[in-house]
Amino acid sequence: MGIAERKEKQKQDIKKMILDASMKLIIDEGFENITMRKIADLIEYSPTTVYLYFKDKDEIFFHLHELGFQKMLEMNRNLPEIKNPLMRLYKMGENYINFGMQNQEFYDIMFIQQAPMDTIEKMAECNWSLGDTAIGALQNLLQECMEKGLIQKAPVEAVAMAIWGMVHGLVSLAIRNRMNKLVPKENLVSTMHASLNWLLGTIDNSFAKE
Amino acid sequence: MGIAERKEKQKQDIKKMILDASMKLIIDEGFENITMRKIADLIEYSPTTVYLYFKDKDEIFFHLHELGFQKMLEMNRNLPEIKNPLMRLYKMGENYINFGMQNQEFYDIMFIQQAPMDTIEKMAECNWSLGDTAIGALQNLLQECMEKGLIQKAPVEAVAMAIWGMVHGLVSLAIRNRMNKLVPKENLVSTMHASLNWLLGTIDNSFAKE
DNA sequence: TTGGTAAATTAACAGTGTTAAGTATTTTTA
DNA sequence: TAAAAATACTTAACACTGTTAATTTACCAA
Repeated sequence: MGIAERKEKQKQDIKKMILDASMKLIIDEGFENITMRKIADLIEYSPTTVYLYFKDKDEIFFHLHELGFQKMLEMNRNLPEIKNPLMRLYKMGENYINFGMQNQEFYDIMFIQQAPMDTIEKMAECNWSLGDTAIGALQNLLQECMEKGLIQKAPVEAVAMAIWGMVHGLVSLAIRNRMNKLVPKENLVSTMHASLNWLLGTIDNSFAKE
Repeated sequence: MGIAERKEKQKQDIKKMILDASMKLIIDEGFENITMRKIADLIEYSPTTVYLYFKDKDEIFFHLHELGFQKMLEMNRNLPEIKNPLMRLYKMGENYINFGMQNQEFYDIMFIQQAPMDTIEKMAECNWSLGDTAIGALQNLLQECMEKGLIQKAPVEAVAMAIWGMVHGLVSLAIRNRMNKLVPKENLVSTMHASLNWLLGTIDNSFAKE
């Protein structure tokens, strides 16, 4: 059935066109200004055609949220080559902050916007696997650090939540303009790194405790 | 000018009616489902009348964001009676988490939504004074704790940002449904408290360091 | 060539925030 | 008290939004 295959491929191509157009719009104008009609305009189809490939606007956001996680994984490709788990932990946090600040619109969809979660809830197996595996990776890394005595022993889940909470908190406050006066724009990223380093420093056993 | 005064009072009364109606709608239906027409319906005026009292929808959100801070201050009324600054710090963090989880729609407007910040930017003296004084209070408290040797000495700004970042991160992840699978709903608040306590515990000098 | 299917479009609905123009109502002035 | 002016409010409309139903166009098998 070569013909059916080709048709399927065409279908996937158009889906990709729609997502590419949405991605471009998000980067250029922010997700708040994305409309189905603008997406359709960009791919030179009528607005309703988009609905033949995606159930609704939220489903497009869901796929963009997936693409965001892909981008994030790419940024973390430099992690495995760091042999020291503690150093890897530091780098992981830095990467997270950098990704968020360099891809604010993507970060917004991945961790702030409601839209993708609404779609997940409608799905058959409704779990946020992408997010859960990400936090799982952090937990494993913490576990490794504890086992090797590099950081203080503590409940892994609580520490992971604390770290994730902190980096997410900083990035999301910045993205949503709650740090405009508090920290000058050009110092934002370095200040966040400082806060993260401070936190990790307090549990880092390589610092002498008094 | 008793008459001008009365007119002014009437004007303020209607403004209050509009804000009360918006507040009710936000609590009942969430801010995503608030519309100018629904607000107008609730106060039994025509939709355009609302615009005679508020410049636009964002300005209403801005005032709701102010009311949110008021609510938050009320929740913190129990702080001054705690004489030990370190205990006050613990309680302040707990209050923050409790406020956010108990007033999710308000928290959203105060710390997540873009709308009130957009209004602030259009204002004459465009600074987020409410947020900045709140973080200022945290900084002062940390300063006091450090001076009295209750917590480890460190740059106040960085520590304040780390703490605020963490509690905000946890609350906002929960509100925006990123913790649905990770933590059972009924354990959310206690888990957050645990994370906060863990963080404060690491800088708390009253814990013996090995 | 015909019939049927898939793909895309047009038209429309019900809703949104917001503005301009017009109508009551109230207050001020003569 | 009557006319004029200012205030308060509403109606109608604009330019959008996401989305659906009905219709047309394009393609492929018999």
